[in-house]
Amino acid sequence: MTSRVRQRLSAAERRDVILAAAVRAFAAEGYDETSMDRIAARAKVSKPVLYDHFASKQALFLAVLESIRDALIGKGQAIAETMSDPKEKFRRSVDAFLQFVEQQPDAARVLLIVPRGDPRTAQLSRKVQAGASAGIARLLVPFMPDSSRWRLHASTEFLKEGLHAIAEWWLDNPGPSREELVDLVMHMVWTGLHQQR
Amino acid sequence: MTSRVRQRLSAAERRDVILAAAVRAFAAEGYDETSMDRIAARAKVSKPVLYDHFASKQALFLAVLESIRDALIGKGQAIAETMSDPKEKFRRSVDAFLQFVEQQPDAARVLLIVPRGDPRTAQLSRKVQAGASAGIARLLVPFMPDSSRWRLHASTEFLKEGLHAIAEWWLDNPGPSREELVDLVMHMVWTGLHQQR
DNA sequence: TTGATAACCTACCGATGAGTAGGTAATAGT
DNA sequence: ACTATTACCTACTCATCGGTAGGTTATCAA
Repeated sequence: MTSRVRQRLSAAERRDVILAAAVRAFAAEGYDETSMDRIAARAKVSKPVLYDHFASKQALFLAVLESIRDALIGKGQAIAETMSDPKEKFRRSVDAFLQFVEQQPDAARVLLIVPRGDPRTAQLSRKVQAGASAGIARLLVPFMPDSSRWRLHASTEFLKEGLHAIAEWWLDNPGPSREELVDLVMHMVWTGLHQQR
Repeated sequence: MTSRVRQRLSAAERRDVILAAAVRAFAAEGYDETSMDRIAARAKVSKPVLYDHFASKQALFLAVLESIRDALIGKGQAIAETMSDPKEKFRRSVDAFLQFVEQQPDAARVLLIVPRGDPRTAQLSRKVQAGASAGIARLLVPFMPDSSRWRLHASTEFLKEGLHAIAEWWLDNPGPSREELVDLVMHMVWTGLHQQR
């Protein structure tokens, strides 16, 4: 039987606590700057407990990244399947991304992190980013049907990092509403600067 | 008198050698990932020599950043003073930035680096980035005369990071010419996606 | 109640990196 | 030639961090 006050969590519960702590820590400090000691402190356990659940810092980050990525591609696919008008699909995708930023700011920050120190982790993160790029490129293709390959790639990078910048800016300046931001992005990307105001 | 073969450089010469090595090292590895030992090795001196010329790693990075920034703002001001048409001024600025990337790729990579580890260095880098943002915002103002303050800021961040992404992409994919890239950027930013092709 | 399992801990290891102590020897002015 | 300067070096210190060894005790099944 369980004693009156539970003193130890089950493995699954502890794992979730650690994952949540890791998301917050990575979001606040970045990958390389977050030490396992700090994650352990946030999760209120000692360091070896982390290693009971995750083989390495890299594996822990992988688990965090994967949970975030899965949440995002779920959203993306729903939109891809429902909408047909390319412009509207584009707008809805921007909106979905900002909705994600709004609802899970820590997860969003982790997604925007670019680890540079550990090469394997950097590669891992690039892989997730590449998935995002592919998604954006698919959104973009209808608008540049017979552009050369490099034009599509360069435009995709431009858009992706531009959106990332908007997201980061929003996280630090939460004034405007999501709708206002979506309108701004659509005006910049769709209409362009040529039209005064 | 100097002996037949100079065996030791003067302080100024050595300083320049170190600075050049530091630019290459920071460009290749980033700030946090570049050790003073590696910079010393690239400059073919031992580590304490670095500290004869620069008080700390941070001070060395500062010197590198400042030289780069000065080179850039020189270019920027020349354009600001010569051109008057806002659109043409915009185009010329994009071209100047890409010219900088083309001519000094290592310096450009250092400029695009965002150090996250050392807080003082991160702040320093942000200050330089803020200067770039201010310049971009000035270019943008004529096109959004009575937009709210936050719209200008968000658009500036979007553009700045978009351009950074284009630059990084170009450094890794040097296929297209500078003119082609400028045209692409102008088409995206000025015309927008609404116009097919 | 008792034994097995496993959640959890303290205290360490080895590597790496910023920065320094304390010297040696090439150079420049006299 | 003699001396002061200084460019330059080897060999450290100290802190941090990823990861581990080895033990302790709560929990659960029998």
